[in-house]
Amino acid sequence: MPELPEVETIRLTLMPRVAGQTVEEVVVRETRLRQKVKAEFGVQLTGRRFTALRRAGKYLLFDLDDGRILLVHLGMSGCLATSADRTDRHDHVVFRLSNGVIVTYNDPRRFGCMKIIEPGEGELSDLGVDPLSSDFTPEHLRELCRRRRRPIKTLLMDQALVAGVGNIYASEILFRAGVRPARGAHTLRGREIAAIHAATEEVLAEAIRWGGSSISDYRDGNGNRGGFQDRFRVYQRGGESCGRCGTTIRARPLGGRSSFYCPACQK
DNA sequence: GCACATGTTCTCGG
DNA sequence: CCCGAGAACATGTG
Repeated sequence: MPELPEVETIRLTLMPRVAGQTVEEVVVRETRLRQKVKAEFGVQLTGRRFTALRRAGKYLLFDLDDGRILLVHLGMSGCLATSADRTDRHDHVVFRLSNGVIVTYNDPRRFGCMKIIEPGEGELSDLGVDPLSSDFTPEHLRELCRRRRRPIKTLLMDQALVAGVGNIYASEILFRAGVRPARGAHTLRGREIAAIHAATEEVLAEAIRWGGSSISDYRDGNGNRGGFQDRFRVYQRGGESCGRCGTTIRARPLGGRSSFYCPACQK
């Protein structure tokens, strides 16, 4: 479910209910996530206060009052939400906070992970530029494209280069920019890179305004669906006609993932 | 049964 | 070193 807009939407909807709250109880019902949840996980968190909720790429960062960070990655099917009363078999971790709010981590495929890190430690230092940050400039993107022969779509999805873009938004961004997914990054002209840069900011911002994309079971921090899935221009629309020019949208695999583009609108 | 799924990480090989 | 292909992870949907 989660690319940058979904993670950001969860952050925005969860923030008012968790910021400043103390963790009163943690129940770990399933430790077998992508990385095993450590036995002392609950003990380390209990009694700690969440001072802030931030995002880096596709990671959620709960800042703790002892300086450490609760790091959450939602993998492919993870949800983090204030929960209803009923429990699901895929509710793996449950937090009870000092304001009475219950936050549940649910993840059927268990590709996500949840761990406590020291500041500056671990996977966060391997992340590329966050496309919502001021460091993401056309010049930065041009530098990333220099001498890289790989397709621009896989470059955009490489978390070590640009942190937060996944398979849905890479296709949507490149449609808006008018660039084919398979174009070699080093072949892009300055105006094309500028268009991709602008489209990245625009598509991600618009998707956040719509509350993310719910193509199967993504929900925000309050359990509500997103709305951007109804505004896809190419993603999952292979065989349909392009809304801009009428040409049939193509679907073809790239880097092991399905990609979608309009052969007329995108060069 | 088969294909496919919003992600990451590994191996193997060119 | 760069990069692609393919597999693996676990579960669900069509």
